[in-house]
Amino acid sequence: MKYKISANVIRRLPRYLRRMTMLERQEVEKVSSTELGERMGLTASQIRQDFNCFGGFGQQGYGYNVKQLREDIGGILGLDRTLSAIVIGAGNLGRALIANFHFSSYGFCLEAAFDTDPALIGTSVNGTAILNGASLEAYLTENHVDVAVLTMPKGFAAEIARLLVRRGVRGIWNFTGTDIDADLGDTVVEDVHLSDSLLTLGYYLRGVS
Amino acid sequence: MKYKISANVIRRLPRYLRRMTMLERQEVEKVSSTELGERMGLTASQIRQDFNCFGGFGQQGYGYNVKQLREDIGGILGLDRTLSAIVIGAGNLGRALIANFHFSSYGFCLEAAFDTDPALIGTSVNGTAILNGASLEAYLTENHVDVAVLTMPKGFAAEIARLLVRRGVRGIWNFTGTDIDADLGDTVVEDVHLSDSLLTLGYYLRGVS
DNA sequence: TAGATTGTTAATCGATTAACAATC
DNA sequence: TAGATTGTTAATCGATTAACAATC
Repeated sequence: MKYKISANVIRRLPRYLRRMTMLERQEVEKVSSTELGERMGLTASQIRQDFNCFGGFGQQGYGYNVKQLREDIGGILGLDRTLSAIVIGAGNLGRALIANFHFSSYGFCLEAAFDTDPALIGTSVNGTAILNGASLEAYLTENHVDVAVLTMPKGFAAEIARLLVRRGVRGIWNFTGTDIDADLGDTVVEDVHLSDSLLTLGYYLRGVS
Repeated sequence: MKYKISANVIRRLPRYLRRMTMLERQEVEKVSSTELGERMGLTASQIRQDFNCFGGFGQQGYGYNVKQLREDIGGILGLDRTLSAIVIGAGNLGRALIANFHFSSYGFCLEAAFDTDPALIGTSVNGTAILNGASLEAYLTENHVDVAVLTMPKGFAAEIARLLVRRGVRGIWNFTGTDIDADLGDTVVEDVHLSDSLLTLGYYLRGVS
């Protein structure tokens, strides 16, 4: 990794990984940049350029070995170095993630969830305990947490974010739909703006109609 | 709208809309491209270029009127032309969207949800009825549906997508995490790949550590 | 009018695509 | 070896940034 990789390339890596996993499941052994490009709607050139940001994984005259490529891309994304995660807010969305999202497939270990609803505290979802939200700060002082998943109501986002940053949480996966304005130091925030996604869909639909 | 607007610009529109809504709530009356750029991490030039794709909403020497600009951007996104939507799959994720996502704020009317779980069929969430999944096709022949939200297990994605396309559903908001390979005609698919988002976050976190 | 800030054209920068020599 | 396909350099294209005249 000679220099800074552009965000465009980084955001394509998970797509490549997904496609490789799919091809592997179909027991495809090798793939050329041309084939891959056709399947993914990219040019062969772009694919080769992307991979060469990281040193090139192919073999001239042959193409790319699917299994090898999946492992290489997984390595770049760091799937082998597990990060710890907690979910804050165990409402429908939080529970949907806990129950259905395969954190472990993406290099994360989901350690606990937090909520303030007495009916939820003490229960567990899919093996993940729901702890009392009031104990969050204490938990963070005793346990190392890399990433917090924010699935509680947006009104608490700023306050919780400050707490997380103060306690050394380095990543925030933000589902609240608000931008977090708090001073984040070098904590990284990844926003999931569902409304942006739906509005974009709506734009294209209305444009056609 | 003289020519085709680039996807980059379109994807920034919802962000502008959000920022305008926020400023309006703060009772800010006008904003210049410079101020807006600072708040949003964009250059003033880019903002003016973006808006001028649609004809320019500002006033020289003054800036942009917040309320007016929000309305104009909402107009471009077509918030005034309501589209009908259904949710397919009323598990945690589906119910999270039904209960917490403000479809109406984004120009959508959520008409119904579908599931195959007998314990859910006949119940309703937040005023939205959960209907029998088996009746989906019949429903689609009798009701005009613009957008289907896919929140059921990914195994059904391809089959349901074909049904939707066949019955004239023009937009699919896909939460299943699989790419839909079916022949989609001119049905528009917007994928919400949560794993891509988390993998990207992980990449940046691991790079720093 | 003078000051501010847009709308818009021109310049720059970066990302994508094309081309081809290297090599399996 | 001949064919295929990569890695990599060069060309193109598009998006962002800078500059400034128009104008409120």
